[in-house]
Amino acid sequence: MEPKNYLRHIAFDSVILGFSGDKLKILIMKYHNTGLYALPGGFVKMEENLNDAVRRGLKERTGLDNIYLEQFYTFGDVQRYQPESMQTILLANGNSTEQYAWMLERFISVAYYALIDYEKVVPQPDALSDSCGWYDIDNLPALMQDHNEIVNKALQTLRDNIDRKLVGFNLMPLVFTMKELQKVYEAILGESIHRGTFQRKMLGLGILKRHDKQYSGKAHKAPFLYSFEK
Amino acid sequence: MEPKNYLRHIAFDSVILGFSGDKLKILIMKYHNTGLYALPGGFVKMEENLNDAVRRGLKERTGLDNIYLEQFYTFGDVQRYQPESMQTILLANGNSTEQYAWMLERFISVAYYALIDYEKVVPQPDALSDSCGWYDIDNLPALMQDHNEIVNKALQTLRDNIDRKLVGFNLMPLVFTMKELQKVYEAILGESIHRGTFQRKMLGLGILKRHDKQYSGKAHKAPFLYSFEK
DNA sequence: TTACTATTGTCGCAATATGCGACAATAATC
DNA sequence: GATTATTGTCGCATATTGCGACAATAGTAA
Repeated sequence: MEPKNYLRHIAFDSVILGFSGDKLKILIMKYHNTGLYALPGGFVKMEENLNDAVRRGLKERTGLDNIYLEQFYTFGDVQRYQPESMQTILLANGNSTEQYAWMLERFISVAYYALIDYEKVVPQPDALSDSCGWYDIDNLPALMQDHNEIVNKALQTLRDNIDRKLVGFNLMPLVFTMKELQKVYEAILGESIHRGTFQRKMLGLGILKRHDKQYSGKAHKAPFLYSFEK
Repeated sequence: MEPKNYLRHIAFDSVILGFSGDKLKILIMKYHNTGLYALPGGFVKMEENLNDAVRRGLKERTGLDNIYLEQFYTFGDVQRYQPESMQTILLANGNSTEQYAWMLERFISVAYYALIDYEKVVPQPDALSDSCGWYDIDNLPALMQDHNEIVNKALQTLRDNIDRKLVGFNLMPLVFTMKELQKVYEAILGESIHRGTFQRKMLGLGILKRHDKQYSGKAHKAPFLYSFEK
């Protein structure tokens, strides 16, 4: 975290979404001894591509690796600048605010979102944070700075893009039932979808491969399992 | 242009689109005595919102004021960093590279696009530039740094958003014929549209107000004039 | 075995949207 | 009054979408 290694005034924040049960979850970090909640974020090194910085920083802070990230907006209002919270974090971790004065300056933040398979991930908090966990998207704590606004904009962008980008691809396990896929779409869109219509549309896309049936032991017809083609 | 007044490492670039005849035009600046072409861009002041900086900077550099700007991507690759071209510009304008050393550092650039009424605008070049003029979108000169890539991404985003955002609103004069509106859509999408289908769709949106006919003096039926509601 | 339940795969129909050609209306000219 | 170019609109064929219905089926209960 040497000051000279990072570009001043530039940060990134990431909205990491996963799916569990019927709900969208989001990855939130909590800082040691501060009660402050925040999106996983970080800084850009002097000789590092912005997109690479996000991948690196996210791995350092959460242990997440090799995920699909989509840039969606850059937040640059002056009101973002709240050195108090950053100072609180630094002090709570025993860092002198002199050495890290650059972190107390105003930042413009490039925001990314990602969709990952909730089951496959055990996020690991880094040294600055005492937890790194999943929260219900509709039951978030108050987050630092403008992070709640960033989350809302990420969700809006995701909904707008759901038909154009292959949303489920990253969020789903290797194989899944049509009903599971539908629940993901419903969670993202925040509305229910007619079962027949959804099935017809998904099959019509030609991107699903049908496998054997999944016998759940329940007293009803067993659903097929699917995976994404290629 | 005092160094201390601006955030280091952060810039913006703008893709200003207008329409003339059958073609999309884009506003390009040419720097004095350098042969360098570039998008109108600028920097962000210490105590200034990013979006405000873009409006201010665009006015300073081109004379354009009060236009609809949409942020679409932030470019942060290391290869963007080409201090040679910036140095060329500074020297050609008689500035010492020492005083402006901060401008030779690496920049991350937040890009915006805008649609404006070509007829209503007479762009004015600023002190650094000897021209500020319209170029055909499909016949651009080679631009500085990654500015050609920025233009392409702006066009792609514009096409993706053409049905969701009220594209024509800013690009059209106060009143216009259906054929004129169609030409704008065709220029943006880069493909021709069936006349009847387009008319039906536009009228179906319920956002056009029909006025008197426009008599051109030509030997055929006169078209209605329209304006956008509200 | 047989009835029953919950869920799945699929279909049909209505409503809506889209691509494309055709036809009548019309402003100016010959 | 005929001709020409262009416009407003419509009809039809073809997708797309919302919604209900029906048969199939895996297990449970009688």
